[in-house]
Amino acid sequence: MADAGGKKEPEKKSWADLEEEEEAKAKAEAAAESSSSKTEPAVEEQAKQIEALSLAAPEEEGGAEGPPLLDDSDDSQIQAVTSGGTVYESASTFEDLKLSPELLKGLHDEMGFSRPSKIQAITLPMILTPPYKDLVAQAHNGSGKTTCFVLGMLSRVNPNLKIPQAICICPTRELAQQNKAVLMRMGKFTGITCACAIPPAQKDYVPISRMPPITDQVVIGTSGTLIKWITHKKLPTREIKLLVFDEADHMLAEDGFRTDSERIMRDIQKSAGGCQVLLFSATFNEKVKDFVTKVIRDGNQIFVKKEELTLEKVKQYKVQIPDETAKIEVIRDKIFEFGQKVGQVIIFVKTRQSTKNVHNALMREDYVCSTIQGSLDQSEREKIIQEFKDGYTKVLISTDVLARGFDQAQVNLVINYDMPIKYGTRDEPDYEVYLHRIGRAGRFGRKGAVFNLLCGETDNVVMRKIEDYFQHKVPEVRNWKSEEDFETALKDAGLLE
DNA sequence: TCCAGCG
Repeated sequence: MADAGGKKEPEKKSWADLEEEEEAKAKAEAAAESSSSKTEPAVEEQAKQIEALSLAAPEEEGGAEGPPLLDDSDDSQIQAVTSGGTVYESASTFEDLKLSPELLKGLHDEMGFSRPSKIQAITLPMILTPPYKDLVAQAHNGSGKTTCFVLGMLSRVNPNLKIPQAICICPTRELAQQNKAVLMRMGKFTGITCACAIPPAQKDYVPISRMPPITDQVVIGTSGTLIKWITHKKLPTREIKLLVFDEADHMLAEDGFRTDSERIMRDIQKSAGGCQVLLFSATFNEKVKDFVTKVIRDGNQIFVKKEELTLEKVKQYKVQIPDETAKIEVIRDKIFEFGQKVGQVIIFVKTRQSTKNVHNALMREDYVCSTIQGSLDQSEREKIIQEFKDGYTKVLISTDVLARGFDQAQVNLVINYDMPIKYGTRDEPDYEVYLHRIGRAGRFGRKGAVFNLLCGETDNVVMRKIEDYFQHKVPEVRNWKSEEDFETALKDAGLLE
């Protein structure tokens, strides 16, 4: 599945076969520990590091102490493995990437980007340099992953060809729409068009047979609709040269979208003979990473240590709450009072039903907030997102439908009304979901705060495990009834005065 | 006991 653009065509393996293959001896050809100022990339240093990373060739395969890391004073560590003999030079400017003038204009004038962020500087040359190798890239929440693959899609498709050439698969409709919006802005001057493959609102429904074939160069969507379009020959895949998985760990997880993802891979494999695959996420747990590195064996890899993954600018807190009704009280008296003053708030709950329960409890108190979850009609989902993005609503109650990728700069407060638990377990945290949820605050290095509402011993067990996993002690708000305690916490987080 | 994703 690698090497769509390469001349050599090694063993043709289907995506599905790879899963069953025995342990890949992933040879760490190089690795680097590189600097990270999350907002300002130390690009010159990266240039050297990328070079070193392609030259160094340790023989052992991630042995006892793992691949060697380059020396760096900064606190963040990124581990990169390059494949084959390609030497990549980190891009200190967008101009270095030989992008079209139209695309550069979009980046500078429309997006207001002056230079690549760190993850962009490293991955963009890997994405854009032939032979086009697969890439799995992990980077912090809010670090600019979307730009990486959107830029990749925009620069690899031919605007004069009226047929899909790049597909991006997302776990939720909101994310697909958001990514499309970014692509349209960035590609404003390129003439490239994009279709969003998500189910229509009730009122817009037309039978698939009456739908015209897609002629846009890029298609971004959710797995079900993409499969439907492909199956009904409305989305030709023979010219697809780039396949992007956003939130890739979830798209490839067994209890996520793996089956759908494999299906789409196979369809493209059959008609286009494979293509370049890009996998992006802030999280890759060991199990998924293991699967992914077997699949993307011949590609480039960038991973971040889990201890380095929590955002420093986002302060996490835990609050002991005596019972469920007290949770409502906390939200009413503390979160509403302070929260909406400092910005926007997302309250995460476990089930669709609990979004309604929490909403009703707060409605009775005459507080305005809105609710989103997957069983709402598409038009309702869009309306609620729009109102929130416009800043019309300040507080949004949500299931994990918004846990990943949702990008709203004004969100600087996240409430875990329910702690994220792995499905089928009682007290096993879903570490990835936790990290994604808190990443909704503090977009692009902004300040933010998270309150974990803990009720009972199980919640505390879960919280402790999360602290251990990320090696990060979460301070406690002493008294849930104390206005001062919350005020202090928000001040410490830099959100108040 | 899910959360997403498919009429």
